[in-house]
Amino acid sequence: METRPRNLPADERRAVTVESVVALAGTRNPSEITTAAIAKHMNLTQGALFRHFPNKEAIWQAVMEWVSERLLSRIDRAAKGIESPLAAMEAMFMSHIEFVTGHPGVPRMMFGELQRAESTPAKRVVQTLIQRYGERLDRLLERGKTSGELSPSLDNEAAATLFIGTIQGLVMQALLAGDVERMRRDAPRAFAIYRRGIGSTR
Amino acid sequence: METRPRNLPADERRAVTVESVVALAGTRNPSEITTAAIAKHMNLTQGALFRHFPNKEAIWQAVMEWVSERLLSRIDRAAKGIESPLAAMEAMFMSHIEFVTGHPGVPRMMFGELQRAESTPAKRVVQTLIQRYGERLDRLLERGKTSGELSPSLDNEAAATLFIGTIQGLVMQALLAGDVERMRRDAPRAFAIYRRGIGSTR
DNA sequence: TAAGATAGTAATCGATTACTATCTTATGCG
DNA sequence: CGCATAAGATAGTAATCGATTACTATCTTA
Repeated sequence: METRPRNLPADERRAVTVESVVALAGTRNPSEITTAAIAKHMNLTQGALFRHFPNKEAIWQAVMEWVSERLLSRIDRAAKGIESPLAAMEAMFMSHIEFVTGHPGVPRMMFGELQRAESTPAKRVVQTLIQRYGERLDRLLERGKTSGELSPSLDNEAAATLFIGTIQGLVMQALLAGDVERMRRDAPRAFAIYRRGIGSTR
Repeated sequence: METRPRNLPADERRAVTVESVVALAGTRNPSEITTAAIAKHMNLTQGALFRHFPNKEAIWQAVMEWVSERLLSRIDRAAKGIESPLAAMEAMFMSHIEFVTGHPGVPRMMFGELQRAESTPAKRVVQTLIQRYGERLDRLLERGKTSGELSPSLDNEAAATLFIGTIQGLVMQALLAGDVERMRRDAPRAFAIYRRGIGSTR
């Protein structure tokens, strides 16, 4: 919550807007986040938002771009320098969970965006994010096969789907229980089963 | 889509309403399903809906109860009479996917309901559904341990989360691609990895 | 320090929402 | 057949939504 309502440069104001939306999504249904609510959270009038964004859809697009950049750079940083592909995947998994724990509104927004029927700009951003995520997983899975850590007959596409699905499942259970911290506890346990499912028979 | 706008008994009209909502959720975002859209789909005026439901929330509750009954009875039927716990779980998995394929609006509605912050009646129905689902899985997992099909050190809670999460992941990928049929193709491949993750080492 | 550019305010717009009051018609039962 | 009543149509309501407007405050810079 901002306090002083001073004038900000346009790009800073846009950044504050995005952060406000992310924060609001943590406590309420994204479809219920109105421009008035965003403005109030920023100590700004509702109309002023449209000085920086042409319409509400553009706000959502900016938010999803923010999420994409932060999430991808975070999992890249987590996997960086780790020799073992399986260990790298585990590091990605955990850092993803950490990211979501720190920003509980993010999965809410992504689920909300993905279930739109129309192809909005924001939805396309999310689609690109998941595609890039999948590419990173595919590379790791391939490396794991050649290194012998993973089962050589592994179905990469299914394994990538399951990786992301596992995270989604954890998030859903957390949303159900209204307890984000639960994810931190359950994540290693869920990944252990996943790891067993894709690993080579020892 | 109904054609003749004849008068229906109240309970039949309620049933038609529920089916209309399920159908509409297959093509649009649940939060965008207005009472006007529901009425139009039924060839009815908007106000007439409130002869049969006290408010919109009651419609959602009725829809989620419909989903709960149909889904639970379907997975129960699928698992019935199957001796092997693992095979029973696979049958549950596939019948769940079949259910979702036949009613693509269902996961959309459930995601939409679960991410609400407030505890609406409809959300509580979904919570009960997932709880019952989890109990069924837990029983099967226990049976699998004693029968030797499953790893005796298996983490039941994590395994149940992963089971549901796997389905959610498949649904999400399908929503992304806008292709529900894809689930049928990917489901056996995803379950194969899951099965390997929970099965006993042979 | 004058002047243009940028950022924000307050009021209001038309459209849409869930919901309701009143009138009309269909249906089933004695 | 007659008629009570359940079901639906019509025509509203108040509230809220995103977006736009005319105007003002603040910042930057020549």
